[in-house]
Amino acid sequence: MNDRISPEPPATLAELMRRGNVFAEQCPSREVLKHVTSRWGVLLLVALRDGTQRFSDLRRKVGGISEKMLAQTLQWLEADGFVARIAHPVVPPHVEYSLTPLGEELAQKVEALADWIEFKLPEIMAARVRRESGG
Amino acid sequence: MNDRISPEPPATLAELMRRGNVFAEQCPSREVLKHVTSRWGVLLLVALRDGTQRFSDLRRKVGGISEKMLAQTLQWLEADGFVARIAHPVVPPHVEYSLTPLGEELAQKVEALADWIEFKLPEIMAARVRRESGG
DNA sequence: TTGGGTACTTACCTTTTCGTGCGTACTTAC
DNA sequence: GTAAGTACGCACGAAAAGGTAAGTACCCAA
Repeated sequence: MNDRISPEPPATLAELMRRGNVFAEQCPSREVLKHVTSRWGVLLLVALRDGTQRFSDLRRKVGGISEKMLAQTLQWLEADGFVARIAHPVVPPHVEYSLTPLGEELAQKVEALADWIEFKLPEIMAARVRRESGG
Repeated sequence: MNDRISPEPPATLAELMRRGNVFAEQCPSREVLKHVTSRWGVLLLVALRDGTQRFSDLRRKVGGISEKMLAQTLQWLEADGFVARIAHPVVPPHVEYSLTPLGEELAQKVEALADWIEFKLPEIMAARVRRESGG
């Protein structure tokens, strides 16, 4: 019925990108995905499900994170509208971080993923051992 | 009742790591999480939900991936027991990749996350604009 | 008065990631 | 004969990520 080869991709790329399509290289959803699935992004989102916390609290909770990466990752998540930052203008700085409603939705999905991995870890490691021992 | 400072961490770190605890820096779940949430890992897991596919099929489906990264990421996912690789020893190489049952479970969680981001993208971008325009 | 805690920023340097291009061994199509 | 496709491996270099250390401005405890 139709031409097999059309001069333009179907439904316009721009439209796909506006809707969100992770398979399209230029889609901004790739950027968001990058922040969310970044090394520390996942951990922070899960950590923040425990409620409002301060910078140093998060630093202590998330093992191995540096101050630099904590600050940077929080800024990404804030820019994407997932975390809210409230700075109290007091003398030793006091800043509180929490999830926005949007962030809470997201964090649930992320935690589901992280929990699944933790739960299945023995099974995963077992599969790895089978492979290494040449089974 | 107890000492505030105990010479050993509670319940032993090793035990926490065997069970899986992403917040512990040395836990192997961090490694698995890294593979799964890597730039291309997410995309490949979602792409493989469409069923068994060949190397080149995946390359074409996932926009922007290089052959090197495709091969490497597939190897990670295979080592973790999420994808199965079947090589037919024929003359132009023919290799098929598919999700294992474990991988299918995982891919569902990952797809839920990716879908949510795609679906909420307009909302996310809107939040970003508000911020940039000094709201 | 020295040291530690708060919430960062900046500069510097190392590590990791990733893309590009080339090679392979062979077949099919042109 | 030449080009293209298949499924990679390898080597090189650029780019990005990320750790470390120091600085800030001020307070509190020892």
